[in-house]
This record gives sequence, C-alpha cells and structure tokens, in this order.
Amino acid sequence: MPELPEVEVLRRGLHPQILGLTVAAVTVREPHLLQNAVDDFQQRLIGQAFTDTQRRGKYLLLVAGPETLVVHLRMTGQLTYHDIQRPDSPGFMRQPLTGLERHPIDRHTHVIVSLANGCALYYRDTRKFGRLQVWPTSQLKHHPALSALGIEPLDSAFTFQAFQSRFKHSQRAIKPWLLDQQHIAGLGNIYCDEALFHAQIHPLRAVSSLTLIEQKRLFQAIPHVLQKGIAFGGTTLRDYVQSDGQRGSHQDELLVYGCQGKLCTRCGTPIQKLVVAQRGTHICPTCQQNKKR
DNA sequence: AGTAATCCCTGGCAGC
DNA sequence: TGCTGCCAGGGATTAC
Repeated sequence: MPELPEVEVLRRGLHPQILGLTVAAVTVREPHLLQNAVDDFQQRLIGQAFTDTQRRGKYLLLVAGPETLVVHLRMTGQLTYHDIQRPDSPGFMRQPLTGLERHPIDRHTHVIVSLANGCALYYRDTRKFGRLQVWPTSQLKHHPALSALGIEPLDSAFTFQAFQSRFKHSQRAIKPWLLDQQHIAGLGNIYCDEALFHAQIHPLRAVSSLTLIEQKRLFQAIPHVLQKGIAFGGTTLRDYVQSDGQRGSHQDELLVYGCQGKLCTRCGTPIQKLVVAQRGTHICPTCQQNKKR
C-alpha cells in the first residue's frame, strides 16, 4: 500500500540512477496494466532519455523529454532498478530458505524498461492493481487523474488557511474525507490512521464538527506523519520495496496502524481495530473519542 | 452535486 | 494435511 512517503522514497532512489539514461527497449508482459496501447507505449518511450523525476500525490512521474511515464503502484506495485554492475542487487538476491538465486524476472514482473547502459527498470505487481501510462510532458497539467488531485501536504502551499478552506461544511466522516485524493493528495489508509491518532481525532467525526484546535492539530499531524514515513524509508508491510529492492523500516514506527491489542503509547489503552468506509481503521479509544456534535 | 457501494486481483492465513 | 473462504485496499466506475 504505497502512499505518499513510499512513492517519494522510491522517487528519490530512482532519480540519480536513471537520470540521463536512454530507453533502449520496452517489454510488456501484461498489457492490462497499461493505459496506452502496447505499441504506443513502447514507441513513445524508446529513444527518450530520462530528464527528471517528480511525484504528485501517490503518482510517480518519470519524465523522459517530451513524454512522461506516469506510474501508480496502487497496492502491490514495485518499481526497481536492476543494476547489472552489482550481482548482489535484488535481481540476484538469494532465496532465504534454499540459498538459490532468484531470477530477476518472475510471473509478477509485468513491464521491463531496458536502458541503454544495460540496466533495466522492472515493474512487478502481484495483484495487478497498478497502472502505467505514457503521457505528453507538456500536457501533464491536463492529465485527468493528476489534475483532479488536491493540495500537496508537503508543499509550501500547504498552509493552515489552504487546509481549512477545503473543509467546507461537509457532514462526511473525517477519515473518508482525508482518503479522498481531491482534497489532500497522497494520504492512504496507514498515514491517515496515524495522522488522526496524532491529532487525537476519531475517524468517524464529521468534518464540520472539528474544532479549530482539532483542525490545527490535524493540519500539523499530516506532514509530521508523512515526513516520519519518508525518514524511515517508507512502510513495508509486505510488498513495498525501494528502488534498490530494500524494505522500508517505518512499519516498526507505526503507533496505531496494525497495532490492535498493543498499548497506546500516549495513555496505555489497548489499540482497537474497527471498519470505517470499508477500510480497516485503528484508533486509541481513549485518545480518539467520537464526541457528539 | 455529493456520497456510498462495487469491482478489480492474488497471496496469505484462519478455520475446519 | 488440505481445502475453502475471507481479507487486504486505491481509485475508476456505477448507483443512489
């Protein structure tokens, strides 16, 4: 479940590795994941060199001159750089039990971008929820999904005024509101739960019922939990890996997500798991009370 | 218009 | 042991 921090860590890892490298070939083993026709996808990338990397919400943008590769990892997507100069790189990792070398490409490797230096980018995705698309760089502003995204929570434009102005008078619960990418871009289930715990707000509280103090706590909690996730290399619960195949370590720093039964670090109450908007949701029932309006 | 439910996928795991 | 069925969830789509 890569969210903003995971995509940002991935981007920072890929950036120095691919910058300036030319796409030599593109292999598509699962056309279903592409939002372009296969031929179109291949022909527009081949011959282009990567000039920049960007991130917008949970979208990774690999800019290759006039064309940009837009990647969304969704649940189980992995984008790794396979360095042929390093035989110990993830592509040649040894199986922990058998000691046998694992082939760099398996049945879940769906797209391979071969680079002119002999290295390659592998897109691997067990659940096949992820999507890849080639889109004209000059038209990124008009990309339907990207242009619908809300404010970037780590951007300088994320001020309390900007945050508060999006609140409106919605009776919607705060958790699904935060998960809605058109308000704030990049929050997913993990960091949403962590932010609400940090701000001491129950996920079912109506958006319009939040006091000014609570709004300010939430405004501060969002970038705090995201920066912490980046600092620890992202959260690897199962599938997420960085560009070099390494796991993140933020899963060991979570205070509520997946912590049901453990004691709240603030008050000692056991963390509870409930379901909000069809999502597993983790709270401290003492610190995050569902007050009446 | 705004909100809520459904679907896509597979591996892991609880339960019998 | 081996099978069944459920669960994880981001976002497009559909439904209300």
